[in-house]
Amino acid sequence: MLTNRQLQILQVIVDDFVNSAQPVGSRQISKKEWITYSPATIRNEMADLEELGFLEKTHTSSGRVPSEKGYRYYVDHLLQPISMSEREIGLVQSIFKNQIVEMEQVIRESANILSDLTSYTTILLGPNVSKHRVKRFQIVPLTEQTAVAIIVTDNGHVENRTITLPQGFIPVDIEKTVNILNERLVGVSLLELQSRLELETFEVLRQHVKTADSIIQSLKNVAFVQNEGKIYFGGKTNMLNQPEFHDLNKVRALMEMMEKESQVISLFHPGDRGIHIRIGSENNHLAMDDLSVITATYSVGKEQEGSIAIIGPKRMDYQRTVSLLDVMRSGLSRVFSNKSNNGL
Amino acid sequence: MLTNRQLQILQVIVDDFVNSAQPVGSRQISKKEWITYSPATIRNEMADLEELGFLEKTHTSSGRVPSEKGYRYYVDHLLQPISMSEREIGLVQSIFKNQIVEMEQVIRESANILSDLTSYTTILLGPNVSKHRVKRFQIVPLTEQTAVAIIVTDNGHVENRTITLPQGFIPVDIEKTVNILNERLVGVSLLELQSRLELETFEVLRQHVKTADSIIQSLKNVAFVQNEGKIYFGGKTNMLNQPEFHDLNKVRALMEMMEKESQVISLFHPGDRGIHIRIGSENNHLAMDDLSVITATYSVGKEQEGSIAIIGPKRMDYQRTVSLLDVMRSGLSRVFSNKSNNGL
DNA sequence: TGTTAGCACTCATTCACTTAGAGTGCTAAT
DNA sequence: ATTAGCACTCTAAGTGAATGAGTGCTAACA
Repeated sequence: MLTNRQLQILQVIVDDFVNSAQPVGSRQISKKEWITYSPATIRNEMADLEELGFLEKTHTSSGRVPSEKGYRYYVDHLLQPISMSEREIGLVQSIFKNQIVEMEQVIRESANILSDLTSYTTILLGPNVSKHRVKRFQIVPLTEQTAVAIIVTDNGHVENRTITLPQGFIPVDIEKTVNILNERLVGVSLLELQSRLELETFEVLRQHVKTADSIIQSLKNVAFVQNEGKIYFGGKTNMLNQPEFHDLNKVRALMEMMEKESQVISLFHPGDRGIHIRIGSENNHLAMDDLSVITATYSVGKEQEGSIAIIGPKRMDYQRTVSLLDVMRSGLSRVFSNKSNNGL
Repeated sequence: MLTNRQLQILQVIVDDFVNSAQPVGSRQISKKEWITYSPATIRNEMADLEELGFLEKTHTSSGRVPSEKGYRYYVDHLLQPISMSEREIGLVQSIFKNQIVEMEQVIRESANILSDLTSYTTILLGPNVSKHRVKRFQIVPLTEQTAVAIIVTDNGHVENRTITLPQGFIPVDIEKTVNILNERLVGVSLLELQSRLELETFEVLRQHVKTADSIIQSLKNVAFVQNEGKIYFGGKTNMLNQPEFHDLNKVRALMEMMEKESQVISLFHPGDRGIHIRIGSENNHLAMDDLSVITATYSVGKEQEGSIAIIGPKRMDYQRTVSLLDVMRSGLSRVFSNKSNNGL
């Protein structure tokens, strides 16, 4: 519904504003060599674009700035995949070269590289732990009354918790308990673990171990692992360099948001696959009104997956960031899915 | 060497400035009911105090502000222990009431309560892991080539790492290895672990297990745990509410510092016992020039200890903060040292 | 009919200037 | 030894004019 010329002008305005963070005026646009119209013509088109809701003015006599609708149109219709420089691709892939791939380390480094390359803030969500499958239970007694319960998953993730042992719970009981757990529950995903414990295993435990009742509660606690993967940040302070963050209140709002796990998680949307862009208020979070979030998912093995988010100002370089995120996402998927046969 | 009157005036200035964050003038001082001198007299004294280096002016006709030397004198000579309100003591001790004391949880909560009560930023250092003693080794194979190596310590801490298994390393070998490790190294502190591994255990391993050589490197890695305890923050964004942090550059400097583990650690000084105050540049860190740090140590069991730091503006309420820190420090020590017999 | 030149108008920004107020240092009186 | 008095300094807040970037509209033009 937009004319070609309007598209062209919208694109120039977004591109320009992304670079300069300054409202874009008609004269400025007409100076671009590939723009053949006079400022007056452009002004007319801009007035129309504003009426249609794609542009905004900061005050009556300022240049134009893209509105959220403008950005949305831009990312939906005008975004072209660009090829990244050799250097950048090299940098991203350097993480994957290392032979011994400790998952946590790779993820941590990914977050840092992404934030370095974009100068935005990166959040990486490790694969959802609840889909890991139990590989081994272990209970290590510390004293008469306490022990550490450990669950090792097929991904090499180790979940552990200190538990209280019931009175008169002797080493033999521990051994029996561990055996029963390992016989019955290896291969079960952490998600199902709690119900499986409750439904079948506790009954068996009661039959074989005295004072089983009392240890049940403890085991339930261990099985209750948090649903989402661990959160890793990169470039938390990068945003302070963006001109839109000269306002201390915004800084505070953002920082406080990043401290709260649940709010960070809510930036990711469970159904999402592939790359998604959420602009400003589309994030449904007051602190994010001036920010955009680009999310992507990467896969770990067959069933599990993790997420990446890059948080930048609304006028972020969508094109470049999307490309970068795509390289990273496929890199991570490749590395974790190849290795996942090997248990990583 | 300071006269009584000078002491009195210095104290009023510090106390006033701590509250108001505004330079303190002579008139303001003379209005205090317990001050019997006229503004002019006070001006003379202030001029002397300035000459001696205890006070500063922000500009020629401003009131006075304590200099670093002034603060130092204040904390060294004028600090009186104050009694805290019932409510506050109650709040602090509420953390310790819970019967099942998961160390990590207690520490995390302590950091939050301290930062809530002070509205400064709190850093809690968990007990130095290197003094934990090995309770149990475990190796859980994931695939043909990989396994998870686990060390459980007497404190209930679990250290784990994914390792690569040498070709042809069969389950029996794992069992043998684990047995040897458990026979020889239980009770050894993590600090000594590496050298003990190297000096004795590897030799024994070589005798009993084929292809032991190749697994040695992996085990070394596991034994290399980071020296310092884990770091927990409370109220990271509290500092943004302090008027001295209206300057974005300071905010950035501080935030960046807190992101770097080594720099955070360097705020603590290994020799310190009890409570220490470091004012502004005494911290030897550019980002901390306008901040003061109060540190305290708490003990865990007989040998281990952790640290607490509270970071506030130089004009922080030293008196109150020190008292609070003291309550917290003794609370933590009590809770962790009683329970440490039980392995917590 | 689409495009453009011209022009009046708006608004943010900057700078110089003023004023009010808080505070000092010094001197002379108590 | 203390204090009242006063000239002086400096900041903060406000005012007003000049500047410049940018717009909207109208009328002329191709």
